[in-house]
Amino acid sequence: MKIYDTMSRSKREFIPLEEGKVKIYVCGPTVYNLIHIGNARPMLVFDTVRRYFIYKGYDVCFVSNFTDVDDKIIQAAIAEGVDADVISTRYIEECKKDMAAMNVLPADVHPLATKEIDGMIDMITELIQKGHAYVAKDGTVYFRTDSFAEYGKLSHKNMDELQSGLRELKVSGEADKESPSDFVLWKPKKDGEPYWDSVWCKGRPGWHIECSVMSKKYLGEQIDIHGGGEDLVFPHHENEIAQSECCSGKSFANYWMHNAFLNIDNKKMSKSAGDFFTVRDIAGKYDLQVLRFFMLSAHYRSPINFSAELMEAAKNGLERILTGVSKLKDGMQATQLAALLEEEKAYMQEAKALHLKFEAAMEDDFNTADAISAIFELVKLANTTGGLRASKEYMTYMYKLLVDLTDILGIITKKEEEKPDARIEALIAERTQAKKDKDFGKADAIRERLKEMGIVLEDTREGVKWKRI
RNA sequence: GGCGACAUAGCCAAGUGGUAAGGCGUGGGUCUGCAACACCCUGAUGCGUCAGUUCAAAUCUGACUGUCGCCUCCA
Repeated sequence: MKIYDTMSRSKREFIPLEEGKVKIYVCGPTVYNLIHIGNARPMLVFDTVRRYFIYKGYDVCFVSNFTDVDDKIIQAAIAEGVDADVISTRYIEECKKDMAAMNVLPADVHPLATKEIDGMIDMITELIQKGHAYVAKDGTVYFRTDSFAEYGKLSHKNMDELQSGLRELKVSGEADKESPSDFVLWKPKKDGEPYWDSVWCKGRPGWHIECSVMSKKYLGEQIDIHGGGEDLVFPHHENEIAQSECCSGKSFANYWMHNAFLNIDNKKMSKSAGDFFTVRDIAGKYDLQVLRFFMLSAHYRSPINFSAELMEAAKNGLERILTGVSKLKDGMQATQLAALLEEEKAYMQEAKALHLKFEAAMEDDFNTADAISAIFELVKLANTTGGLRASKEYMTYMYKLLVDLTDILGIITKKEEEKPDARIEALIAERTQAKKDKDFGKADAIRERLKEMGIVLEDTREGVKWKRI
């Protein structure tokens, strides 16, 4: 399996730290509002990465935090006149609902920054002791970037150039910093803000320290994969490396994975531009499986553009897969042929080749777009070779294969059994009778009526089928 | 200014040296009372432009054009 590593800027063969195990840490959202569709991309990407590792038989430990103390949360709390934890608790719950609706597996651990303050104080203390951090007059603790010779190795930044670029910041504030690139580990509280006691001052942690601490606590000093959006490369992940490696003296993460952005009108989504969608907005119009399928239809390192047209295309494409799997399921239950037919052996070979294509795509830095193409080809194969004249063994094989592969992508194809609805069944029976009587006007009227109820009918050889839209 | 990414049919999108996957959409057809589903057919003599390397380039090299991102909170 090859993974593109931001640090080395190349695809590298994946070798776990410990045989058969994978430790993954993904930076989670700051919970000051409902998550937006941009937040959803890393969630879906890394959930799929995780699912593939599980499929491969790895013992995966997946940790993703919620940042629940932050300026934006405090602002939202002030605006609503409530405590910050009211805001963060609320949006963590909402975020979990969205994740569940996108079929994102809950992390093995979802640590909260506010519950890990002791660990942060310990790490900051250690950094100060080792000369990697210092306390300013007002009690702010800064990381001393000059003390870490490798600072900039992830983002490939030249520190001298960075210095000149940051000159303006130096003038505008934080005058106590030794160097403009030094960053905050601990800062004093302001009135009305949540705070914790420390030997430096009453205050709260900087943003970067939490991930170093939580990663260390739940996964150890060294992890296999650290992931997040590409905007986190600098400074967030660069700073995490500085903090963690200065403490442990060991390499922090072996592979740095970063997803590209989800854009609107080919530009980064921004509130000010007015083009801003929450996952909840999309859920009002589509099953979030569609959003998931849409996101995975492009490679995770490519920017992806969001639009209504593309969502429609994704919806239709996903529908084709779902319909195909559904036909297989019906077929394998209805067919009278048990044993595999001679020609089906060849079809199964084709299916196996497509299974290998799927795996090869995923092995190559999680090329989900290519993997999906293998699924479409499997659906086509099933549609052309399945049906009442195919054997139960063949269709069961195809069904299981498609369910397994789509499950790796987190796409649910096993449709839940609809509860029998007497009213709908009665209308369908009435329409069937009308059709028998050649009263097509009445039959169509009933079909139209059901459509208004959100029920779409399909006349098949095995009888009338219906589904909700 | 520094660093980086991308440019493939109407749209989306794989392919990174051997002669263009897949999907959506369009048009035609088969099936069907009609519709839907499904199936068949339909699509780039060409992969931003111009040079170069090579027996061979969408794929490598250079230049150019265009788009976007990071360098500040940001998924």
